[in-house]
Amino acid sequence: MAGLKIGQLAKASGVRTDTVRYYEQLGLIYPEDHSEAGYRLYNKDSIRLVQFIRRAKDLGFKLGEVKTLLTLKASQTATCKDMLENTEKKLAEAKDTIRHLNKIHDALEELAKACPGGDMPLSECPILDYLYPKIFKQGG
Amino acid sequence: MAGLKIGQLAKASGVRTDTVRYYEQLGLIYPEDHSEAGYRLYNKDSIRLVQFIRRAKDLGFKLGEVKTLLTLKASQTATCKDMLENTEKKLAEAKDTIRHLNKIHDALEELAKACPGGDMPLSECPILDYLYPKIFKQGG
DNA sequence: CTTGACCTTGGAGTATACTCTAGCCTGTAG
DNA sequence: CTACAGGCTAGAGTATACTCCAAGGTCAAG
Repeated sequence: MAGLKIGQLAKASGVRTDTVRYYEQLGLIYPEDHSEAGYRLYNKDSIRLVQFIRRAKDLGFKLGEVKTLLTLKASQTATCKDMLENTEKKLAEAKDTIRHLNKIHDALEELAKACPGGDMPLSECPILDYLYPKIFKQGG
Repeated sequence: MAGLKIGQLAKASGVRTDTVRYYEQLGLIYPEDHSEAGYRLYNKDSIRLVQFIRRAKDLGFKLGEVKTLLTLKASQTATCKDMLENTEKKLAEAKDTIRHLNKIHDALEELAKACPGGDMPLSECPILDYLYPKIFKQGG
């Protein structure tokens, strides 16, 4: 059952061998067995496991968080509640980041709209004026 | 005119002294002068300059890109067009990232909605099933 | 027996933006 | 004179997720 060498696992799950070893280093995945020569040997479930990691990562989970998810998965006592909490936390993070990015987006858009472009000198550029506002001295 | 020591500049512009030195290392800002003891001495424009860097960074520009903006600012020939192009490029990036994050958000939300939570066992968890789909063998 | 693909380990490099450390010097207040 | 705050340099550490490298062992084909 433990017939996949690391290169085969990597190919089958769409990552590099280095990445699999890196995941092992982080404690995310281990070979089921080792050959006499010391080669890592994986079973077919390992493919799904690597894909688990990939999918979670694509959902925005960091590898450290993926480890938590894998621990849940392996746990006998974990429930949907645990999984849901992790998901909702990540969802809240996504919302926050989107909010933040939307502000940046709007600010950039406003600046871009305000800027005439063309060969107008930078002294007249509203973008530059935002970044480096003119100072109005009194008197002088 | 060059009367600010690095600590004063840092305090006035809301960053740490380390950060100012780091910006110098990247070629973003230099002291106007040095004291006999080798202390960096800045003028008041340096405060605006650090704030320029901060604002640009807050708009999502990387420090390397901020350097480009500073080069434009210092250029005699740069025009609004140059500034606008940099801004629009960053705006496009923001749009892309938001699109990407929205997909993640929607996927997480869908999973969260589908999950009953509570003490349902993980074998019934749609989130886990998404990450680690069940395999349906034929026959057997 | 040689070639070449694939495997091993440990460690360094990449990118970003700091942040901290060590060891030493300067400047000011008491 | 002595603290003590603050400045200097060079370099290492932090976080994240790889990616690459060197030096060497393994295995199947020809």
